[in-house]
Amino acid sequence: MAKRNYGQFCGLAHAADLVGERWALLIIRDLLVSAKRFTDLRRGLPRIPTNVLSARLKQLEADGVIERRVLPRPEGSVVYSLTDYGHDLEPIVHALGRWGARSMGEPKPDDIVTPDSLVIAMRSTFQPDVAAALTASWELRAGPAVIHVKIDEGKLTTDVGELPDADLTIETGPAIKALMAGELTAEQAIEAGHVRLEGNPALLTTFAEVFRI
Amino acid sequence: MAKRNYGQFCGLAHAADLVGERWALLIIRDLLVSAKRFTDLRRGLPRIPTNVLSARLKQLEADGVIERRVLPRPEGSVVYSLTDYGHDLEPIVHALGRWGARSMGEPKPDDIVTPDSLVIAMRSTFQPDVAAALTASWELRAGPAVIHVKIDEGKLTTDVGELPDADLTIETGPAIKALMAGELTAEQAIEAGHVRLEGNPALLTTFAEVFRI
DNA sequence: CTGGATCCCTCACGATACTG
DNA sequence: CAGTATCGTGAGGGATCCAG
Repeated sequence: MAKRNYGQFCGLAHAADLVGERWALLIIRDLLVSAKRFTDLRRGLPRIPTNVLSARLKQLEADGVIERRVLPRPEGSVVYSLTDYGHDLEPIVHALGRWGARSMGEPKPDDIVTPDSLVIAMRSTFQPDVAAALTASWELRAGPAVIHVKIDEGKLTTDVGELPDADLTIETGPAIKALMAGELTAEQAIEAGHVRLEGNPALLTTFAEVFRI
Repeated sequence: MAKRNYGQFCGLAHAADLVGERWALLIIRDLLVSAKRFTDLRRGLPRIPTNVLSARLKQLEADGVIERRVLPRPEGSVVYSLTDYGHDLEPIVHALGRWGARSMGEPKPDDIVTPDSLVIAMRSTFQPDVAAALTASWELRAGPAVIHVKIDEGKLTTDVGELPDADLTIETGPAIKALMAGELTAEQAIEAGHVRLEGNPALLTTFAEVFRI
């Protein structure tokens, strides 16, 4: 049984054949942050059925977008990662994320925030020109999702997990989006209790300037 | 009944909620070329069921990506066009199209080529720096799809339809992709009979340089 | 415990017919 | 022309189970 496809000899149609199916782009989003095992992907995409995840991974691998590697002993575990071709989707994922964020209102009651999505949000909103020559680090906590962001002389690195010696730790909720969109100033966010800070509070303004929707 | 969504407070997930469903991106592709009526969209997407087209148009309108306008008399007909927000997808559609084109092999027997997809292919592969200060025009015929391309002092305009006074008319098939990808030189394409020209044949090489996968 | 496979159910999609 | 109506099919969703 051949895969369903759009039947058009067109780059966009072919791209949609490859990564246009449900969940595919979110799998790629998480793999852009780091290579992952099957179970890690499940954790980052709690609502994906395992059979769908399994099917997507198979198809994406067959299409040359991701790779499946079995680690050497003693782990013996399976790791999925992007191929070079798949990794070339990064600017597209970033641009789509920025585009979508512009019309994203308040989170619905059972919306979740995953660490990987936060990392991508940081990477895609980073303003290199604003951050030129800047050096600073933040830890960002949104509910259970904890990530960190470092800028070293204008160069960005960001990943999931804590950063105990961060210059500023920001504990926040959805308001972080309003802050990054400029709908809220740092002062307003602090006053309204939308953020809890630990460290150098002046760096909250810097943060809002460097990461911009 | 609420729309199915990914349940993640994430720009990419939200974008996928808006334009990630089947056919949505192809509808947007065609609307990027020009505003269209329901029947025009059907013509450009022959395999889309009308109820799906109808559902997509409704949802995209509700989400602020497209607009539905009823033309004043005597037409009284309905026209769909992109909103400003929807139009902002253009660079993303172009980038995805280029990405997909890289892994697009030979067309399958019943693959079709539509005029709109060709126009988008031209726009997304246009190399402004190569074309700087250039002035030339082409008519491109791929089966029933006929489009034209004009470059006026480096500025590109392209649309569906003929261009009787084009500097060069190119009648071709899938080989146009190989030509644009550099897998085939203009001479080889001519020699192998992949293209039929009418006009200034030297402009075929120019074409292959200016439109590059 | 990881990495899936399997089952069942539902609903979105696909094909076609039909209407204002 | 611009859709709606109907109906069959298959992909997606959810739970459970199994092998290494």
